[in-house]
Amino acid sequence: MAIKEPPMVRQRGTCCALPAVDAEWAEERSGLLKVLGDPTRLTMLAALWKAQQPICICDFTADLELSQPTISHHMSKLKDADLVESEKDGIWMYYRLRRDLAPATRRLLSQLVEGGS
Amino acid sequence: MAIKEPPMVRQRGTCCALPAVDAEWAEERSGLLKVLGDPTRLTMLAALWKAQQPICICDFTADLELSQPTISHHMSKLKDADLVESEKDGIWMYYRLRRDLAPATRRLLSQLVEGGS
DNA sequence: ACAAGCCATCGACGAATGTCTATGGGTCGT
DNA sequence: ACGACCCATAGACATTCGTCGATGGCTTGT
Repeated sequence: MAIKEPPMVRQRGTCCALPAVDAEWAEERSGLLKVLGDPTRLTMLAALWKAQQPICICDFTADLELSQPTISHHMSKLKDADLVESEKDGIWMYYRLRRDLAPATRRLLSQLVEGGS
Repeated sequence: MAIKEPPMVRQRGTCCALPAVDAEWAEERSGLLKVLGDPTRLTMLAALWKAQQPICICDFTADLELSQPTISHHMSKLKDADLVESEKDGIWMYYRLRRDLAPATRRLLSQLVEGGS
C-alpha cells in the first residue's frame, strides 16, 4: 500500500498518486445519484420502496404538489435510470421498483431509504 | 398495513394513500445525492474514502483533466455538504473525509464506494 | 357515440450547473 | 526581495434542469 504521506518532504511542482477510481464506475454511479438528487424523485422512489407494490401515477399527482406533466417527467427519469418498471391497467399507469435491480443498487437504496439521515 | 391493492375496484377520479415520506428527509438526502451526482465529485470523494488520509488539491488537479479552479469549485461543494474538512499545510491545501460523518451517511458512502455497481 | 378521466409528449422559460480565463492573496526557495 | 508555486474567488458563457400550460391519444362508463 503506502500511497502517500502528507507530512512528507513534499517538493513543489510535483504531485502524488491518488487512489485509483474507475472512471466508468464514477460515470455510471454518479448518473444514478444524479437521478436521485431531486426531492420529488427521491420521494417517489422512497414511496415505491416502502409500498413494495405498484403505485399509480395519479396518486403521485394527487399527493405531491406538482402538475401531472411534471410528475410524469420525473417518473420517466426514474425509468430511464432503470429503477422502475411500468404496467398499464385500463386508464391507469402503475409504476413499481424493478424486480431485477442490481444487488449493489438495491443495497444502496435500502441504506438510503431505511438508513435515516 | 394494507395500504392499497392494485387489482382493486378502483374508481375514476379518486386516489389512494401513498406511503408517507418525510419531506425534510427527502430534502436533506436529495441534497447530499445531488452533490455526489457528478462524476468528478464522486471520483474525488471515492479517492478520499479509499485514501483514508488527507489529499492535496494539487494532486486532484494533476490527476483529473480539469482546470484548477474547477477542481477547487467541486471541492467547495463537497465541503458545503459537510462531507470533507480541510487543513492548510504551507502552500498546500489538504482535504479529507470528515471524521464526524453521521453514521447513516458513512454507511451510505461505504455501500456506494465499496459496493460496486 | 360521446364525454370524462388518465397520461405522455411538446414547446417554452427562468434557474441552476459545470466549465473556463483572469485575477489576487498566501507561502515558500533562492 | 523577488519569483515561483498553490489556491480561492469572480465573472462569463453554454448547457442542463425543473416546471408549467397546451395538446392529443387511450380507455371506459354512460
